[in-house]
Amino acid sequence: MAARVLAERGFEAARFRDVAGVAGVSIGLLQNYFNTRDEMFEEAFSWICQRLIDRWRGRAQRESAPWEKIVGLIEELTGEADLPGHSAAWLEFCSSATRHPKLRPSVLRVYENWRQILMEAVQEGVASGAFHPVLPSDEIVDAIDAVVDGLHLATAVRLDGMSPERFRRLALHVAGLLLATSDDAVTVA
Amino acid sequence: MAARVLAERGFEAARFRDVAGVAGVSIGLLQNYFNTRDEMFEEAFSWICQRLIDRWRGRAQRESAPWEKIVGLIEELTGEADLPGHSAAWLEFCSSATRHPKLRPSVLRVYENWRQILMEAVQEGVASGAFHPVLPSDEIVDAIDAVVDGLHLATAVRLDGMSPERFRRLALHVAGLLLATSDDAVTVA
Amino acid sequence: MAARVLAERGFEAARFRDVAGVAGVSIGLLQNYFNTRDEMFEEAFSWICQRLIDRWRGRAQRESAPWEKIVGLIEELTGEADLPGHSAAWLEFCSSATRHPKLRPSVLRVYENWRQILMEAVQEGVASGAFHPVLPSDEIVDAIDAVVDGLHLATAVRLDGMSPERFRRLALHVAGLLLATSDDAVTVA
Amino acid sequence: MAARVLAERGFEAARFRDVAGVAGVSIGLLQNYFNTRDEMFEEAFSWICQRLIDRWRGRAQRESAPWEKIVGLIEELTGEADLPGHSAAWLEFCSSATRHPKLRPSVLRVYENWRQILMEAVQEGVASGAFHPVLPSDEIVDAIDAVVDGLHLATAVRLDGMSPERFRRLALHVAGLLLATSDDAVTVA
DNA sequence: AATGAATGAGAATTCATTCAT
DNA sequence: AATGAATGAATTCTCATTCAT
Repeated sequence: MAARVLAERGFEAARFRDVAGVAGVSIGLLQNYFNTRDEMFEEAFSWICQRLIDRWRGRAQRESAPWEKIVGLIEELTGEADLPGHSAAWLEFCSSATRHPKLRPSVLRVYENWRQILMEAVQEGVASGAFHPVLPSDEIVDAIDAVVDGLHLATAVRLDGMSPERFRRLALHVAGLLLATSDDAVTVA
Repeated sequence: MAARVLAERGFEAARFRDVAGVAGVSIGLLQNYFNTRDEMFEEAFSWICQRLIDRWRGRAQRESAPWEKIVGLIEELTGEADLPGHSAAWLEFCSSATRHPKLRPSVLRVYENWRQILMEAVQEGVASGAFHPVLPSDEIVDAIDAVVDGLHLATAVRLDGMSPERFRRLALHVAGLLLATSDDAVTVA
Repeated sequence: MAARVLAERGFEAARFRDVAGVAGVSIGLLQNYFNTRDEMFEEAFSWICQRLIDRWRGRAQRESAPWEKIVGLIEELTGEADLPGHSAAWLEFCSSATRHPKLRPSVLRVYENWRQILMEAVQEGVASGAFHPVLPSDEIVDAIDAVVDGLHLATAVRLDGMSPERFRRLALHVAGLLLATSDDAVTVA
Repeated sequence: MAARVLAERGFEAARFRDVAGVAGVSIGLLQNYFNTRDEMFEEAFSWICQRLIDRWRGRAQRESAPWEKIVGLIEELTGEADLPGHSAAWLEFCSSATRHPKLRPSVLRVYENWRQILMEAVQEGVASGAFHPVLPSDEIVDAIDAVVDGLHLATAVRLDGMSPERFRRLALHVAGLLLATSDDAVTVA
């Protein structure tokens, strides 16, 4: 699968040959489907991004209460089997999108959706009185988003002491502070 | 300068030719200094990382009070002339370090130093009674670190609405929450 | 053919370009078959060596009497259309094998087979009473082998006066002395 | 010393850098003495060849009787500390001379001198009645020469069982047969 | 639909060589 | 006399891409 190779080798280094090897088909065949190398990896890129979105959407729908939605999303992230690999792939994606205009829309779409899901939870919580944030909702979302991405980064480079468990705890702690949830909620998290 | 090309094109895509072009010398000359392409970019990588460290160290020393130290560091970051470019480069570095074992030590060294500087400020503030954090210091540091890295990431992909100003405000707000500084301090920030 | 270039230019100096030129194909094509330059010439090397072996085996089988077998082999060698070129190639092969461990097995295989063919003839002749050597058979074989190789060397450097005819006469004379064949046989040779 | 590098790496593969490294000087210095790479190794080549000649001349003069002269020469050869290396170098020299016209005169001069020394011994022996060869002297010389070169070749490729001792024995045996020396002489050898 | 032969562009790398000091 | 900076030519090698089957 092109997606797998993309995540493992990065956009620049991924080659037709790798995908052909992994998929057990000839290079020529890949070129019948996707005309050029770039097209192929751009599609794979886009496909992966869409899958991420779908996963979060699904998870968010399964939770009802606002804070549980947030907890659920974080757990969805940190529950990933190979978290360091996943983090590295996300990192690589953002990095590639920086340099390849074609890839940027996909990454932005991921961001957009992720923040929208978060935004819904935040606004719901504020409306229900569960959250009492100081900042406006969009900044809350940005801040939660930032801390999650930053923890991904720390995980990707395998920073000493970083673990899925610590990832989860820190992300939820910061989210709790930003949203000023009741102490209980934070402690439970 | 190899460093400039490295930051602009990324580790995988950076070529001898680029550096030779920018520096106005022949490719052969570069190969007299650095034996191989990889060696060259590894050195450039390491050099850039060290410069980052030196800059922060310098800035931290110029501030005396703990909270001012933190504010100073954030301003040092966000005051960067080309912040998106800088953020993208840091992103690219972490991403590269993920796949190239040779690069990892340099990135880890940056992390280590950055966190040590932050840690000193935090511990100082706790000792002086300026900060009243809930979490242990190392987790505070990790969390501040994460939010800063995450904002770098958002800046790198040029997320809609992100700006150096917003970067600064959000980073300081989260730091303030984590450290439970007096409301004044947070507001001032 | 890679083999031709190899014989003409020597292992060190033979280049992809040469082979591509002679074969009338692109360099890239050669690199599809043989992954690296070295691999290509190692294969060509091995192929040539095997061909030598096959030729001698074939010739030896066509002769029945021991002395005729030896004469036949020498004639097979000296009958070569371009003897100096052939000698130079063999010289180059041995020389290359000295420095490139990968090539050594091929050369040793040639030696082994050549000596085995010779050995059979010698032992047959001893058994039938045609030969009365002073030395043990393996030394006889070594000595005949040496004189043949030495004449190859003289031929390769185009020593003044050396010719296929002289090669043949001297080789057979020494072989006759070593095997103490009847004077007739030697004279006939 | 250029000569050492030449013997070790061969004419094609020998580089300025190697010599500079061994001699502990800069590449530039070598180029002040010898203008070009080829010139340098051609000179080294020639120098080595001359040294070989001088050595044999010296040895031949120290022996008086014809057969002892021949024995002395063979022992001079086989007494070489690193015989395989020496043989490989000689092989390489002949091989190089085959392809590089500039080198050929040096090699031919070695041959010429070696054969002349041998020729003197043979003619002396014939005159004194010590030798009774069947072949004319020049063929005797050629044949002895060939067997010695052939044994060099076998030594260079490190043929199984080949040793300086065996080299010496076989060379002297064949020489004895060709010259039809008294049995005593041969046995003594 | 699928394969593999064949090509050519782009990059790294190795070296001899030139030149200023 | 000696060095090292700097260059350019020649080569290998990696890939995407094209094409015939």
